[in-house]
Amino acid sequence: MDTALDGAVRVFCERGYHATSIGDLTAAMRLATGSVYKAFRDKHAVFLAAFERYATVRREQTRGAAERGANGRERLRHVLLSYVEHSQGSEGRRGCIVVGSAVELSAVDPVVRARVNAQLATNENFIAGLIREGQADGSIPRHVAADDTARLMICITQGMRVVGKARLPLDGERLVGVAMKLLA
Amino acid sequence: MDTALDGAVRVFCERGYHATSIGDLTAAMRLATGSVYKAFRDKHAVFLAAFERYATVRREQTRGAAERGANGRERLRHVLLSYVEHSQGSEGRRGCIVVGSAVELSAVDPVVRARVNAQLATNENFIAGLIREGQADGSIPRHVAADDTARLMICITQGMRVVGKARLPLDGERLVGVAMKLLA
DNA sequence: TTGATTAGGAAACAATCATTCCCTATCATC
DNA sequence: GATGATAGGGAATGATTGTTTCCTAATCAA
Repeated sequence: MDTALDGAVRVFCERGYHATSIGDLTAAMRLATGSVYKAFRDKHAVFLAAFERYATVRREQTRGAAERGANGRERLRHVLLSYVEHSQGSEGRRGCIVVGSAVELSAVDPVVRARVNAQLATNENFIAGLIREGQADGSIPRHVAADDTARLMICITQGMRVVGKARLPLDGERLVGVAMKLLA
Repeated sequence: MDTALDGAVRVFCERGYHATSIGDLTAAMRLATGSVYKAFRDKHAVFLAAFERYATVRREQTRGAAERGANGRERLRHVLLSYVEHSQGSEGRRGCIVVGSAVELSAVDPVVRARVNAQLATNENFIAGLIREGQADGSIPRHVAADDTARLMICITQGMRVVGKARLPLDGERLVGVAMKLLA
């Protein structure tokens, strides 16, 4: 089931919700039409399940990137670097389902909007936590405004997914090097 | 004609390309079906025209915001503030057609992708120019990497449109206050 | 006033969409 | 080995899509 969902994630990321037909889904999930509707109520339910699946996978990847740092500041740097990498290349061209949902659906679909907001809040809290962690261990100055900086960094990460989807090249070291000035 | 295009811009921004039907377009443009197809080859052509119209209007607004500053640094600050304002409230919820195109179409539509890239490049060059202007007039330190900082600021502005569409509130003064540390 | 050209509007069209229905294997249980 | 239940597959369906066609109204030159 998770492997079928991974297929749904791939095609929903790439084309978005409306441009993905049931035919595209059955091909990507390796399931027939009837089987999809036996496992899910409708296309919208498939999308919500794919959204959750994507969020889970990405959360683990981001947490994993954070663990590569020795203190709060380094953990945050690795998280930002991870975002740049995931925004580039084939995965960057495929796109992020959270960004896609925010842009394509959040205006007209309250359920999706709630999921998007929850995901953004989780990420923002995680980043704010890393900043406070860095302030506690001395790697980030006390005068840095954790919440405001975290919100700006959410803008940065979401924006990277947009320009990554447009295939603009992003240099991780240079981009993150500049972004780290926000922690000065 | 421009007033009809403004209607098309509004509905394309809000719902994106695929979720906008010809019926939605005729209602928003106050034109009958046949009239739309007499003025444009097909729906795709309407979208491209709406994209250009949007880009033109936004360019003027951004240039206008820049003029409110006395030096390079202040001009850039006003540009960022303008982006926050446009990413908020009803206009923020409506969304940006450039971000929408990048996310929804750039993966499968080379023509749209080229327009998106051109628009991003124009904005990035404008910001980089403001940074160099500030370095020339002494309001921005010489050691700031203009190109890298401009690219990161593009990520910030595009990201603000994403979180603004998701209806996350953005405090202009605080957010831009943090972002200005990139010019230190 | 007349004639010709253009813009506007609504119905008809084929294609595609999401969804439902029914059939066919497969497997465990009796 | 027969049977019942379940999962998977594919054709049929009704709605909706983008597009075309045809007709009417209006505008402008002569």
